[in-house]
Amino acid sequence: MARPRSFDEDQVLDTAMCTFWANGYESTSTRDLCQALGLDRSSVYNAFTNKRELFKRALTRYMDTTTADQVRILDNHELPAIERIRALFAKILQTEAANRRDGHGLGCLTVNTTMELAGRDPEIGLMLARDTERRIISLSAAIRCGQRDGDIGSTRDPAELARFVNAVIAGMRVAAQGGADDATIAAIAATAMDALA
Amino acid sequence: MARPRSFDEDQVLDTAMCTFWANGYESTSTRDLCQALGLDRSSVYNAFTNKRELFKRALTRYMDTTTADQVRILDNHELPAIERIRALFAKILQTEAANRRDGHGLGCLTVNTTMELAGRDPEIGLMLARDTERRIISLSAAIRCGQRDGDIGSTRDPAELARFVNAVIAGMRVAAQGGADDATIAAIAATAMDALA
DNA sequence: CGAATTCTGCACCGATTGATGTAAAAAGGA
DNA sequence: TCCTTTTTACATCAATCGGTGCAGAATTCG
Repeated sequence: MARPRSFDEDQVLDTAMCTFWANGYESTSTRDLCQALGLDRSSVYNAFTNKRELFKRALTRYMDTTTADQVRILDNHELPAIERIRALFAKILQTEAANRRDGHGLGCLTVNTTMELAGRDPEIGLMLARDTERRIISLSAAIRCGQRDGDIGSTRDPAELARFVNAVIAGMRVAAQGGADDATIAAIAATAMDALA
Repeated sequence: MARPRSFDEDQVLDTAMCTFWANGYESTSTRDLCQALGLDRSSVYNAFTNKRELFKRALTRYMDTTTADQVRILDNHELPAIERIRALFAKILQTEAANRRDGHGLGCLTVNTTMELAGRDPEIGLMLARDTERRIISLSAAIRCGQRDGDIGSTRDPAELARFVNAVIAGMRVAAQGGADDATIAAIAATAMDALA
């Protein structure tokens, strides 16, 4: 009944996500974006309304995939809780190593966006807060599990420990963007595990 | 012999520092800056060459004052090393609490700049790396001290522990910008101390 | 009081920003 | 095949960006 789209929406969102991830929101122009996407601006505006809406879609996609990945690791009851958390750190290390460009990591889109926009854009701030909460819940559950089974010795409140692990992960992202190498970031994770045992 | 300046250079640098701190480098326009400074653009360009040079001066000023503060705490040999690190965390908490605006912290200019520019501006990346190294050295020394005196039980390499503490601090900044309250951030710091004892 | 020199205020520059309008192109339904 | 509908390509918009040029104001030195 009408002319069909020449692009796949999910594929466009993936590319947009990577572009925003690498360059940030403000310093990614819609022209840069369209060049990366191989699309005309009118097509993008027609499909995604405006830059901010497109970013929110890309951010949502990032959180849906990445956080789901992390939650899957944390909810795997076949492993002792402490091993699940170790696996979570390993996952962070692995993606951070894979995304390194000229000695600097890309960090994580949610952390990057928290720094750039959370204080200035309440709606995006809320999206990020919800995503953090989702990860905290999963982390807390795993930690409570580990405390019960004895493989996590710390008697601190599971939610506090979860916030700690989350903060360390953010710190690892910052270190990666500052140019820290794999071994350094791995050592940060290993040391953080000491606080749980 | 010539018309004198109508402003104090250090005072201007302080205001510029705060403006960049609150809004980031890219999204602080030279016009915003000049309004905050109460100066005309030509005066600023005349005194500081261009926006990037002004930012570098402001960043240097921030690092000189803030890092010096932290180093002073860490080098105070009248306290046991573990207490010095506790005092360092307390200092972070205090400034983070003081700088909160509508529920979001300002974080730290060096962390913010690392996220925004370190990967894209090698010279600024180097300035940040040097500042980090300076803090790591002071941290390492204090930690080595604590290991010798027995108040730090962890047998990990002091440099590794220093990087860990540094990463946790960065994580606390991120949490603050994400809207975490004082108690949450304090708990992160307290948990990090567990990894040292 | 001039002369020399620097700083300030204002206008202006080209480039780039996010966003829109318009007309042709591409498909399906009758 | 023609009509309807959506997408596409291209031009263009006002606003803002960092940066500059220039004339006048303000100061010290002679």
